[in-house]
Amino acid sequence: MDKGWGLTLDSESFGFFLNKPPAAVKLDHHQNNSKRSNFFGGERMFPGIEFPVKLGGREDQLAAPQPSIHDNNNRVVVDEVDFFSDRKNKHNTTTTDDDHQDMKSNGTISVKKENWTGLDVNLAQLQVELQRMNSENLRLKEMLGQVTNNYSALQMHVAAVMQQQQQQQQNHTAAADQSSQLNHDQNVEAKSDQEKKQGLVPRQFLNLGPRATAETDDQVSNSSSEARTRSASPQNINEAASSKDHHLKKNDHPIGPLDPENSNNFRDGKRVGREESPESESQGWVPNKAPKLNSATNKPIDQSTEATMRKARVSVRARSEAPMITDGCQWRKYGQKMAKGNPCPRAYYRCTMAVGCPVRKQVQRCAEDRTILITTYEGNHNHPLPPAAMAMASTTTAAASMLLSGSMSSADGIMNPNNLLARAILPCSSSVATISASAPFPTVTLDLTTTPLQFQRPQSQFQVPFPGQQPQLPQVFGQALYNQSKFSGLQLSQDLMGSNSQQQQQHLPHQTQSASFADTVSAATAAITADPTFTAALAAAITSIIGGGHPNNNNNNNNNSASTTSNNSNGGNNNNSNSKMSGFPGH
DNA sequence: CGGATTTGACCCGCGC
DNA sequence: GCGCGGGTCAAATCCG
Repeated sequence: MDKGWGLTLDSESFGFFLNKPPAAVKLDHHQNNSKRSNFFGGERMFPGIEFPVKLGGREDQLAAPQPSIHDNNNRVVVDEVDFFSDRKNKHNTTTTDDDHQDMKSNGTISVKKENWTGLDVNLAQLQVELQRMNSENLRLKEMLGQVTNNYSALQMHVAAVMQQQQQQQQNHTAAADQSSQLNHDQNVEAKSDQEKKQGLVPRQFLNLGPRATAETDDQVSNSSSEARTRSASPQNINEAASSKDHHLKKNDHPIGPLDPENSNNFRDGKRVGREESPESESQGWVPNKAPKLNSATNKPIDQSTEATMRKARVSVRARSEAPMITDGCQWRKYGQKMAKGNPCPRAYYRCTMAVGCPVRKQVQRCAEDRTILITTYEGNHNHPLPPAAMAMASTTTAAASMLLSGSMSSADGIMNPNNLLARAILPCSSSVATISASAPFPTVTLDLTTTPLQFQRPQSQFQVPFPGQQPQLPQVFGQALYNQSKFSGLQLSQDLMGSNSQQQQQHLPHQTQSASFADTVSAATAAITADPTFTAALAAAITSIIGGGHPNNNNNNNNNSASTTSNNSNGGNNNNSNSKMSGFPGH
């Protein structure tokens, strides 16, 4: 497990979760059985929650007429049961509640008197207990991460619904304004266009695929002009899906087998891979060097769209001691370079959660403050993501989508709160969203450090402090995001809210709702996961969620506790010692 | 031994 | 045209 989470739950933290002080466990020391359950009796342990614990003694020892010891709140006081059963057996005495404390305090002594060798056993048991506690600690860490995402998801779900309604109202209003400007001669045709647009407006958000983007290409022109010239990839989506990165034969790695027809893309017998688009989705990675590819089949619209999507980036700045922030995805490092102006090397990763996933990211420490980790995401996943991975993943999708939605066509568009990705960020975060218009690639920067204004390079960027407690979220979706949401969004809801959520999901306006939800969750979680101050809120979340009776423990895919490969991006030596594809701890 | 990482080389776009 | 810098490749190496 890496340290990516930044939210650590060390042994001291147990007190937070425990109803009882750990010391109570020691009361069963006299039992030299090996069957003792762990500290939490295999059940989740959270404040105010009762569990069918099997702490302490063996069941056979407790078998006899169970004293069914309960405290005043009807909770089973297991350790006491243990102790007294033992004592009962030995002394055949009955006790009263008033005696309990006294007996507990004397229990150890009495055992010592009876059996000195038991001390050794006791010591060993304590060690075993300690080990168990450690393992439980790890488990709780995983749960913590899981709950983090679930909490944010739930929180965002509400906001997403609100935003959905608002967006629909805006769409209707805009449509009405446009229709009023049409003259009567064009009225009929205009109306059809209008209907088209009304249909398209949401489509911009619902589907970032070539079609939707093609229809809005004129809006995108500003932001994608460069992209159009540089990477006029002729590939259409289907071709892109079939074309593969041939060079990866060895590892089977994200990119599938080579398309023989693209073999002519070799330059000097190599270098084909980068010119082939591995993506199977409409918005995946389109290599920079695409222009050389067969140009006959594709429309320029798709080219610009692809290029734009490809170039859209989301940069996340977060303080982290960990070599890489945890985003729930599996990453494989494919390169490292020294970047100009930064003594810390920049590491390049690509997503390996699915074959051909075009998503890549760069990790680099900030030159000015090396505690700040800068992670730049690019591309959109072409596969379902677990909730844990949705944070960054769909944030990048949102960024790319925002560009395609036309919001990048002007500074106004960028600053327009209605289009701003910034709105996706949770109010609880100290984040600042920055959109760089002059960078080679349109980049949205989310600053999750505690000092919002300390960042940014000397670019002409627009800083947008998040307005506070407005739970509004961007309406930017992609097909990939939709795919994600179909998977993880629903899963989240189910996990979080049980059957109710399932019902709700069924009634949602499919894509819009789920995409909104997913996007919402993503951006929010992106902010949350890097915000150390979220711990307190998370504690409350754990209490509320778990206490609500829906412990979400059965979805291993949600577990993002150690989901990233590590990257010693500031070390120069790059001994990625602790990584090894830990995205989904397959336990 | 298979998969991940390392790292030097290569390619490309861009600015001069 | 050349050099620079970013990005990627892929053989070598490491590691479990």
